[in-house]
Amino acid sequence: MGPTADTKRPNVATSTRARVRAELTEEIKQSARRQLAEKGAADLSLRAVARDLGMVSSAVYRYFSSRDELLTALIVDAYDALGETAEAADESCRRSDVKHRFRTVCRAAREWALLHPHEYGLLFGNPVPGYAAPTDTIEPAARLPLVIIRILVDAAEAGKLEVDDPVPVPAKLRADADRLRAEVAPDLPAVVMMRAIAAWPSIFGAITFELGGHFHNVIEDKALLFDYELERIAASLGLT
Amino acid sequence: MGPTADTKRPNVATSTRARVRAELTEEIKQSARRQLAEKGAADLSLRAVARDLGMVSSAVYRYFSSRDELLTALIVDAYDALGETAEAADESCRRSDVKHRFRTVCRAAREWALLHPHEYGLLFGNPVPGYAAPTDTIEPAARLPLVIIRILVDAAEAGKLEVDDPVPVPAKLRADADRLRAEVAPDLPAVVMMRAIAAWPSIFGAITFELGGHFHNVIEDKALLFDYELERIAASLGLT
DNA sequence: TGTACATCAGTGAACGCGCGTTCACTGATGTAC
DNA sequence: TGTACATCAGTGAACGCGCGTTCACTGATGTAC
Repeated sequence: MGPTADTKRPNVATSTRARVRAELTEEIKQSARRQLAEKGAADLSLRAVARDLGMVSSAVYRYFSSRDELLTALIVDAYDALGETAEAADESCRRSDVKHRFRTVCRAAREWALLHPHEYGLLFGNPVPGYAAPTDTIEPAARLPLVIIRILVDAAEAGKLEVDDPVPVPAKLRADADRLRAEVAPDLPAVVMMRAIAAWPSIFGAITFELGGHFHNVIEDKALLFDYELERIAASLGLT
Repeated sequence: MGPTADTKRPNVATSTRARVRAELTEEIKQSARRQLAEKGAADLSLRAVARDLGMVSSAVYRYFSSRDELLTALIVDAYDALGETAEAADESCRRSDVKHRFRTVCRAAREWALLHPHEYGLLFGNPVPGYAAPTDTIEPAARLPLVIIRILVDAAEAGKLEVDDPVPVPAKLRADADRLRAEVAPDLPAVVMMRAIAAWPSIFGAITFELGGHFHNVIEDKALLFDYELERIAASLGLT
């Protein structure tokens, strides 16, 4: 497909195999995701995945050296999918309309969770017994929070962020918030960073509660409740 | 132990067996709880419980007719334990100090969760695959929320509740809130009921996030963060 | 372009394991007269 | 108080199942000369 094809021939050859490998790796993860959707993380089984793909169970070990490795890949993918959803939602908004961006991003996160409840559960539900998350998950896990922080940064720059706050921040907490701020959003006022950290679990609590059915027979229109909660959270963040 | 002993003799006899039965039922649940603490709900096994108690696995079926029935019993117990903890915490406070009561109750809930993470996960984490919660859980599940609502009622009566609120409540939500209010706290202003419903997931989100380790390497002093979140939630509830 | 060798993908059988649940049974504990 | 019967608790073996992981192997695909 170009003048460099000649020198790439060995690579092309390698990547034929590599491409097939990548495709099958993807198929395995897809099948695992399907299984996840039906039975939950604890019941995810390599043998069932292999069966689903018409291969022998030991063949899966060419692609993932253990069940935990497959689980980790699913977690990373799920964080990435959620992060990408949030990023896309944010990019669909007018940059200056910060409150709308906040709403849109959070709603997108909720919708992703409703579409993929077991993947969401993998990320934010109970830790899977016997499974310890490796450090590879840190970066993809940060994508969604970073979107929200970017919104707050833009809001702060545009003067659309209430900075006064009656709730005092203990020095020890402020130090942690500052450390995070330095890495991620040095321009954000410290109080706002702290508020964001505090609001974070609220957003997920709202989603988790809905998925867990805790408002079953209490609130009929869950989407409406979520929006209401969002308004309150936005207010607590000082977004105007 | 009294003049009625005579007429009760048959009951006493019955209840000898019944008492032994109750004790063993309790031992089974305790062992199951121990197992829960080590391996999580999905790995809870009747056989392991039986082994732990030195009985044969089929014997457990005299006490619980299936694994799900045992799980349900554990869930009910966990809700009750959490509810009782919250009630006790509330009762330890001066009734008029509503904000302190709110703090104390929420902290007690957090502490219970830290002491019994897997039982907490049973209640507020991922739904256990293949398990459907029966209606027996509704009443015990309501204990903790009722404590908080009682605090709000007392606060409203004492004029310690900010009632103004810039966030509008959609009519459809208000209707749901009113229905719940009628059952549970007819004296509470509708807006406050609505706020309480919205704050509810925030409280559990804060606990769940901590248990899930999501602030690992971000916030050092989790208890301090929790308190800070509580202050914000109290403020959003209008508790002064 | 053609051959010799190395790498990789997938097979099939096996290992040892634990699970929930059922069933026919033996004894022990309680009940009725 | 003493006996005959019914209820209950716990046993032990068995059912059929699925799991993760290992291993020696056959072919196919790629690499180097």
